Amino acid sequence: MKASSRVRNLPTPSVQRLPVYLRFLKEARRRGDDVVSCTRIAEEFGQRSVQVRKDLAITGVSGRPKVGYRVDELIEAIESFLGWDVKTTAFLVGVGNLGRALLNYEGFVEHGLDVAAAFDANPALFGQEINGRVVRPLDQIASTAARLREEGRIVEMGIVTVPARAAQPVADKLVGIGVRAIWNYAPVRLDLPNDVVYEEVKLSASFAVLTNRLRRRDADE
Amino acid sequence: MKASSRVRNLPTPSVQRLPVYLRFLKEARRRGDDVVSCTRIAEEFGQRSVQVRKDLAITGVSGRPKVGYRVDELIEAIESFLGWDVKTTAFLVGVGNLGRALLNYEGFVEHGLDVAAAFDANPALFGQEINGRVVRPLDQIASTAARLREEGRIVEMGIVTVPARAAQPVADKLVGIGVRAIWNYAPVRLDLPNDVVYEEVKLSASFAVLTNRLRRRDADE
DNA sequence: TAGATTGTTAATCGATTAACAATC
DNA sequence: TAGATTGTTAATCGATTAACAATC
Repeated sequence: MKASSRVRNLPTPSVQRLPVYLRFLKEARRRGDDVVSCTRIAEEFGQRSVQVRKDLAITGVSGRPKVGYRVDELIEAIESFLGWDVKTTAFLVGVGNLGRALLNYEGFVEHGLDVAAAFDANPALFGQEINGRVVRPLDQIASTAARLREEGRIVEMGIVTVPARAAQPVADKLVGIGVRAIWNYAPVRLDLPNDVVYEEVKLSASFAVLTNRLRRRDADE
Repeated sequence: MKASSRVRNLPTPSVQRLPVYLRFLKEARRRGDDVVSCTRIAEEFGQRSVQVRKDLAITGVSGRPKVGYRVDELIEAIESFLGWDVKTTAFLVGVGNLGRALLNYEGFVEHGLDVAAAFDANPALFGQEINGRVVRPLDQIASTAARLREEGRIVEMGIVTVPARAAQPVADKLVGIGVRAIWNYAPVRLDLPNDVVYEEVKLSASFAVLTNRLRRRDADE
């Protein structure tokens, strides 16, 4: 159990369920609840309580038998585990409808996400302001990052909301300014250095599951 | 092996990967390729060829040893398996930025999705046209569905892009007009009858995985 | 105390991968 | 034919669930 380089193997499904619990816990806090049991959480989401307990365990919190978990402690533990308690500065590239939707979504603030600037290739959009952010030309990515760096703000994440064709070159540019994470909404797999963490939002995967089930249900009748 | 009610247990991860292959296969067809091997597909996406073979097998196609799979046959098999070869008529509710993004996304046509109408609660949007669809008041869901039904168009799917609070009542309305599938973008789990298929797009799950990995990487250095 | 709840070990289930025979 | 590739069975891996002891 080395001090630093110990890479625990975290079950991805557990990490993915944490935001759901977090949302519920914040509601509970608003209602004034002090403690909550995993039985209660499980019930809310139609899961087994063991699963909730295992999921929560990865954050390091512990509850008290017979009592449950302290709501505020749990919220803090999940936020810290997910890195949502610290600000993450990001650039968003691609100000189409999807990019615009993300820029306008206020919920990300709760997750520590700070989209510092937005970029696009279309000159018609340059200078346009969206939710407080001015759209800049693509080729100002590096200079804007440099300017922010002088203010002590490091751009750690790139959000890619351009069409499939443009995604790889855009990602390369973002990697060029030193981002350490890419969140990709374009329907292509991006080739990135190993030390850049990568997540892809696969809308068509979700749609595929939905339509496949719908058609199989049809066939069953 | 009963004729109809045989519910095969399909691995969801396999279903989710099919759209990725489909996209690649369509590119291959555009290039004029006649056949493709799963070795080639696996290489493209950094997977094992066995996995690709297993994934393709669920669609029912078979390839030929030494040769590979016929590209057009494979495309047809995947599309049919996913139900993307038939038109699915849908209503979209919630014309915020996200709803707008989906209405403007042309790619869905390739998946057989036909968004027949869009609805919102905000009167300021009524009558506004988005990519050929007029925004209607929420309370016209039932009457619009009835009108379409007279034309022989059955609304089978509801796409929910309203804020979390509004999602459940909207879903209930959609279920009320007889949709058999709900595609939910709101960050809440919807309670639905068992015979309605349900898929949720969990952006925060994806974001959670990304930021958690980013922070753990930081900690490792 | 009795009962509810946590934390953990063992069993089960499902998906991925390895191994290999069949085949064009 | 030899080599590449498919299709399938068996082994492995990882996540979920069951079982139960510990505890407030």
